Amino acid sequence: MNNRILKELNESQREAVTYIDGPQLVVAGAGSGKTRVLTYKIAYLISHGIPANRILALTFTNKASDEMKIRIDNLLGYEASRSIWMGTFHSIFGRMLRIDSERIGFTRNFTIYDSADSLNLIKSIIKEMNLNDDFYKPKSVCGRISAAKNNLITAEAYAQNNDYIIEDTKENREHFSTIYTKYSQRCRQSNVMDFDDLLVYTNILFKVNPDVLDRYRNLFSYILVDEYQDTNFAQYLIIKRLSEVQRKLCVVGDDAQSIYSFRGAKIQNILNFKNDYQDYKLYKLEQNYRSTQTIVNAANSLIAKNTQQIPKTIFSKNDTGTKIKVEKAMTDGLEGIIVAETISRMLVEDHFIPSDFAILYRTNAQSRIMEESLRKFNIPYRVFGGLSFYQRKEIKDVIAYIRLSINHNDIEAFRRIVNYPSRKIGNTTVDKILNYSLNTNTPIWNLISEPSKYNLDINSGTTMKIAQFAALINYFSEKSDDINAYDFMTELVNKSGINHDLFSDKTPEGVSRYENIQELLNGVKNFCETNKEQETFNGTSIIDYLENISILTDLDSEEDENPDKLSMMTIHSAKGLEFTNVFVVGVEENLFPNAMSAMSLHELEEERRLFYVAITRAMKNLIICYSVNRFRFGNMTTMEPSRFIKEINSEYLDWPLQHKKNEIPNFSDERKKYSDYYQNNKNQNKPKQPEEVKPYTSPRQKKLVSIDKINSSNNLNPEINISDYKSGMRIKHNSFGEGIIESIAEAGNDTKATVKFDSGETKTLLLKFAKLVIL
DNA sequence: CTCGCTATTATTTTT
DNA sequence: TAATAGCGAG
Repeated sequence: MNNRILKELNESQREAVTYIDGPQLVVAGAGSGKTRVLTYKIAYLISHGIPANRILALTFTNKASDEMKIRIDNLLGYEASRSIWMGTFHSIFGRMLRIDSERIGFTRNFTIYDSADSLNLIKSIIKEMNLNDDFYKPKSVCGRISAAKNNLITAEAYAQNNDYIIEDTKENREHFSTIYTKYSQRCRQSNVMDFDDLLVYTNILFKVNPDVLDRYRNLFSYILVDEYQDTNFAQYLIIKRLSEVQRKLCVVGDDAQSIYSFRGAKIQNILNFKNDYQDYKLYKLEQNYRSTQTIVNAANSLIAKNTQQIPKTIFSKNDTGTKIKVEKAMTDGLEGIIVAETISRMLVEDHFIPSDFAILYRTNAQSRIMEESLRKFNIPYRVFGGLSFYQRKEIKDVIAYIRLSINHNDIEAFRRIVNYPSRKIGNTTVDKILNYSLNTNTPIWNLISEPSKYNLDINSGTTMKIAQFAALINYFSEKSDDINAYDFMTELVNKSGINHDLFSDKTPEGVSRYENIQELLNGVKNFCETNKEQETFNGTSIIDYLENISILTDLDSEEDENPDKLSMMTIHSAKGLEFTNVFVVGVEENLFPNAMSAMSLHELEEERRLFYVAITRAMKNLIICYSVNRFRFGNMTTMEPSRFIKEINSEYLDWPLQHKKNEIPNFSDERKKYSDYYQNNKNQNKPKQPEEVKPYTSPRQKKLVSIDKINSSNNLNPEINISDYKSGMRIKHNSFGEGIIESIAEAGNDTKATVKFDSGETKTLLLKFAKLVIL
């Protein structure tokens, strides 16, 4: 087996895989088969007698760890990856913390605050301290706390450090330390950790309890870390502690792809590896298998502008390939059209399929314009990131119920659901409870479970409602041990009234919320079924489920759906992925590099690395787009092409307009080419497509798919315009069947039609949502 | 307590 | 523009 495995590697990959005797740093250039090395190495370790459950493999994202699991299973056979300790830092250490939570003053059922919860808590602390929020912007306070935690500076340590105090006083935020302290205390009182705490408390756990540290040190015979360049100090120290005795550690990374310093990642961790492990072995993977020579060389010429680097020469032996195309658009809308049009053409002429394409952008907000134009061209797509499934209101509400049922003192969860669905318990009441709890140091659960015992100054009717709410939560929490997660959730959505509340909301938004809940339920069902079969450490209770999802940010729920879709995402989330054809859009000064980053060299270099990551995602064709005008904060802003484009050696670029310097914005070229669109954008008329471009229909999927049911503020009906509907028309509705339009209530985008359906029912429908087909 | 209106304000990346 | 905070009326 070894031979077969090793044959599939090139020489430097093989060397990296087979060295397993001591600390090892693998510098892996973009596209050089990094994941391959990691997975083959794990397979190699297992085939050399190291038990899977004594391997710790840490990744940065869930996507990466899922991907690795699949690849390992493919190499070694079904479910070989199951008992490996593989996952993100946060999920693995979250698991460890739960086992020994009592040792550091938490109970086993602590819950996890997501970033929104953290922010809310900070907001309320600032408010209650009566601080001027010009100096104390919740977001920056939050960021500063996070930065402190990433460097393992606890609130106590912060308060005792004179330098910080002096600095804060200078910066007019002398109360920061107090906020941080209060924040930490509140989390502790609520038996809650935030994301950063998972790393901080792991370190504390290990420091205060050497026996626990020893246990894991002995357990793990081999430790692997992916994306080492993105680890922060807290993560670095955990790894160091765990690997100190056995010294069997392999870290893999690429300093040129370090793009998370805003989150505390220290590029120095990879640069200084040699200091901690002087007997380390260095391996470099320099051959890029992914991209054409043009793309690799272009990327090299760009990254050469950065100063801090591990010297290496990335090369490709693939075809030279075509030059990188740089496209200029006059407006952001037209940029979208150019992209969609180019993709359409490539689909038809070059026989690509939608999943060969990716559109990458700097900020999530840019996705919308792209979506609009893709819809016009009928190109199926999927947006990654952005508002993830678990961040949707309705999902967070349900999860808050679970959290409060498991951890009665989870204040943010309490705040979220105490009055949802409406129980007539308003802000005034909630504030009274929370203040009382703060002033008297009484856990909130005591107050809400027996409100009449305390002097809360709340009228008797409301007091009763609070007690009822507590009884409901109590009911859930008693159930939580007895029944599995799916039964629990079913009971939860019904008894809490969530199901009823959403079901009675027949607006498209309400319907989609209801559907999301159903989807969540399906996910739970799935969870129970797989864990039942597997009998691993995961049980099927709701507590197990909550632990499983607390750290998830994305849900791949579309397995059964058409997988042949174009991908859209930020460059950050594209890291580690590859696509045949890549469009990088909005490559403009102030956007990319972002305005906030252009100030410091440090951040500018990080932006450049980010652009490097973007470029190196492409296998065959790379198209870079920028727009001369862009809609920002409600008005058109003039933009300039990013300096990064000019930093690419021009021999690799196909950039026809670059010579016309100081060019006065001249719409004539684009107008000729895209006159239809230009006019339509101005007049808000029905868009037409350029004649030469035929809308693409996927071979597998002929009908138009409604791609984004959720994002309902847009026109979901690209083919038909609202003004096309007239009374008397015969139409067909997806679920109500055929009928005749009786009347139209004109209201622009909100125009409604009253339809008499053949079933006898008469309904009034918002045309932008109803997707009525004219017969 | 709830709803809906107006005013304001802020725009980066994510476990 | 879009999201949210604050305010006033019921």
